[in-house]
This record gives sequence, structure tokens and C-alpha cells, in this order.
Amino acid sequence: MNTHTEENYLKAIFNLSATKGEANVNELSRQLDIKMPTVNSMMKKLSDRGLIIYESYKPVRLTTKGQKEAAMIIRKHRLTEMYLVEKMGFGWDEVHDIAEQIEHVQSPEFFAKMDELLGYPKVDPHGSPIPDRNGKMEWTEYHKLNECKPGDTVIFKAVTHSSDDFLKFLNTRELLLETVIKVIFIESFDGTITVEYNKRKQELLSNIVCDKILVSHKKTRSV
Amino acid sequence: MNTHTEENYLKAIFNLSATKGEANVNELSRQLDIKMPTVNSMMKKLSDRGLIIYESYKPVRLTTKGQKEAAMIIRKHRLTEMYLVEKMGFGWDEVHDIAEQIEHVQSPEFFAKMDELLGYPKVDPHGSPIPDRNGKMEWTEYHKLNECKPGDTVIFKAVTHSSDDFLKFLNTRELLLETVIKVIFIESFDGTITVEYNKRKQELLSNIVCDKILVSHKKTRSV
DNA sequence: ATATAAAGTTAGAATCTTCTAACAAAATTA
DNA sequence: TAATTTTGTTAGAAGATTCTAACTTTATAT
Repeated sequence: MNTHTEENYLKAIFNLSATKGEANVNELSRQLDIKMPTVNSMMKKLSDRGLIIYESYKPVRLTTKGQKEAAMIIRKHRLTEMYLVEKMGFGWDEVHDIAEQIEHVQSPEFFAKMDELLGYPKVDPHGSPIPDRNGKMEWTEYHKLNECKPGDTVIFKAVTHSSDDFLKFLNTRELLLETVIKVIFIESFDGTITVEYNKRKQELLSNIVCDKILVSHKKTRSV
Repeated sequence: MNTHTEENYLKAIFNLSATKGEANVNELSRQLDIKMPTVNSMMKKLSDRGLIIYESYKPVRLTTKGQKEAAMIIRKHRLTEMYLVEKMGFGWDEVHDIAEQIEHVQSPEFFAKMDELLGYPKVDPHGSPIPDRNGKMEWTEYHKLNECKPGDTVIFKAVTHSSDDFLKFLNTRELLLETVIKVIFIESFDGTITVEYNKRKQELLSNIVCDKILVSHKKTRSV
């Protein structure tokens, strides 16, 4: 259906729309590491193909069709990541590049089998939701760690960026999904946050790091 | 290193060399479903890149470098097929097309992991040998079924072609790898062979089918 | 051995994806 | 608001892979 290349553009538009609210040519160019004029002409092509709405000098939006096709690629990517971690024993910081390639495999049976073997997971190893076969996905209401207040006790649920370096950083700090984190103090001038988790008291996390960490507020169990 | 496309050409040359002894432009064109002039120019490119020896009007041969790179692609293909059958529950007639796509994934770790999880297999689900990490592979001396003599008792070890249709045909006849087959009679004018296996007496197999079936002679156990 | 068929080659063009250079619009800052 | 920076666009070209049409060489058959 779509080429490898078109799929990468769709995915990038989808991800940018989800994280920044909109996708413009400049951001796409940076994310895909492709020069702006190239992105520009691809926007025209995708627009002709009915996958995006594109008017000059305006941000790009996915059509319903584009939205659905993008979601299917994301689905294949996240299912693959989950499979690599759960069934093959890779670390959460090792799977992105491999999934980036396998996501383009054309074989509904292959991904259906993964889904089945994994028991129809709802999230990938980074806590991101896996769209269902219809392209629907639910971001349970998570908050960024840098939006919490001192005294909050929260659970680490997902990351919004999954670069190798960032995930390796979290590994070294023993910050895994489901870790219970208590916010101790927030430095007002630079947003550095002091947290406590596991046996670590007084761990410092920069605002940049906390901006990429999604947490849920701990359920206060009513007795 | 090599593009997707180049890998497909290399693999086809490798396979043709193995089955027909040599690879010429016309055969490559048919196998790859790409017109002859296109194949022709790719031969020049691969020759420039030092992967094949190519002189006008002569069959193409892989250089040592080309041989090794082709073997690595075959290795990835066959490891993938084995993984799909052994670890994901696909049938041997379902895995070719998926493996054809996954074989191009660039990630030594991914295939090393498959290899490990499979226990370092020597053959794929069709009985074809899997080249090792150095590109070496051993075809244990098998014979084609249509070269056997009446009275021979042999073991079904591999197929030389693994099209969906052919494998499904074998499935319907209950012809699985390791089946013990006794050659009863060979019709001289068309080479149709009457065989006996499992509970089937008098099963007829055309010469075309028998040409694609590889067998080993049954070990006569000395008491 | 000549004629025909099969296989191989050359030339030229098309499509896809990418680029650089130059220009234009929009946003930001002074 | 005017100047500057950032963002976006147009035009033109290049590399990769593919094609068709026309021609040549090698193999096969009469």
C-alpha cells in the first residue's frame, strides 16, 4: 500500500501531533533528518493521496484515513517492541531500532500472532499505548513528573521519549516502570526535582528528565 | 551496507548458483520478476562493487565477498523461517514471505538472539542448511527422489523449492520431513514414481514433484 | 550452414526520494 | 514598526531502480 518512506513520514506526523499538538515541516525535517524541501514535496504527495490535510505555511494534519494508517504503523512498532522485550529477552533500551525496521513488514498474520503470543497487550515496554486493530488507543490520564507538587506520591508509568541514552540513564538510576516515586522538593529556579524511591532518598532529577517521565497518582486505597 | 534491492539480487544469484550451477541474466530476470535490461545494469553495479564477476554474455559468479554477503542474507532468511515455525507456531508453508522481509533487517543482535533461542539450528524448516556466522554451510549429501531406484528406502530430508503451493501439496499428502519413503516403481516414459510411506501404499508422485524432494538413504543399521 | 529462436545488450526515458541554491512568508526582536 | 531570524516554498538536479524499444550475440534447429 504505502511505501516504506511514506510510512516513516506518516509515523513522524502522528508522533509530532501527539506530543506537540501539531506537525510542521521544520519539525518533521529535524525528526526524520531529511531536508525541508524534501519534506515539503512529500507533504504534497501525501496530501494528493488523501492521507493529510496540507495548506502552505500551515501545520500538517492527518486525515481520518492517514490517522488510521499511521496508527497501524505505530501499532506494529509497539507490538514489536513488546515482543522483543517479553519473548526474546531484549532490554527496553535496545528495541527501538529493530522495531523501526520490523514495523514495515507487510503481514497481518505476523503481527496478529505477536499480539496473541503476548496476550493482547495494551502498552509497549515504554508505557506507550498500543493502538488496537481499528487504530484506537487510550492514553490513560498520566501527568508529567515535572508537573507534580512536593509531597505527591506517584507511580512511574511511561516515558514520552525513548532514545537509547535516556533509557540507559533511567536504568542506571534503577528507575523502572511501576516504581513508586515520592516528590520531596522542587528547586524553583531550574525545576530540578528531588525525589525518593526504592532505597534511594534524595535523588536529583533535572527538569528535562522529569519532562519525559509520565506518572499516575497513587491510588489512595479506601479501607 | 547493501541496499534492500542489491540484497535481493545477491540472494537470487546465490540460490541459482546453488541449484542450477550458474546464474545467467535471463534466469535472474525470471526469478526476480524484473526485466532483463534492469538486471543487466544491476550486474554492472554489483560488479563495480566487487560482489560478482561479470563479463558480457557469460554467466554471473559471486566473488568471495559476494558469496559471503549472500550467505549472510540466506542465513538471516533461514533463521527467521525456523524462528517463525519453532517459536511462533507458523506452518512451513506460511513463513517464506515474512522471512523475505525480515531478512533485510540490519541488526546482528536480533539474529544472534534468534539463533540462541533456537539452539543454533543447522537447517531451516524446509531442510535447507543455515550458513554459519562465517557464511559456511554444509549440504549433507542428499539425493533427489527422482534419482532413486525401485526398492530404495529413503528419508525425506529437504525440499529444493519452497513455494506455498508445493508445500501445501506436501501437507495434503502427509509428506513431512523425516518421513520414511519406499520407492516401489518408476514409470519409464514420464518418470512418475510410485512410493509407499506411513500407511499409504501406492502413492503416485510426478517427476516434477520428485525433482524437488531431497532424501537421504536410510542408514542400514549393522547389528 | 543458414535460418530461426533465445539470450543478452544499449539507449533513452520515467518514477521515487533525495539534495542544494535561491527566494518568500511569518514570527520574533529590537 | 522595521530589522532580523526562523520557517516554508520553488526550481532544478542527481542517484537509484525500473521500464520499453531497438539492436546484437550466442545457441538451436532445419
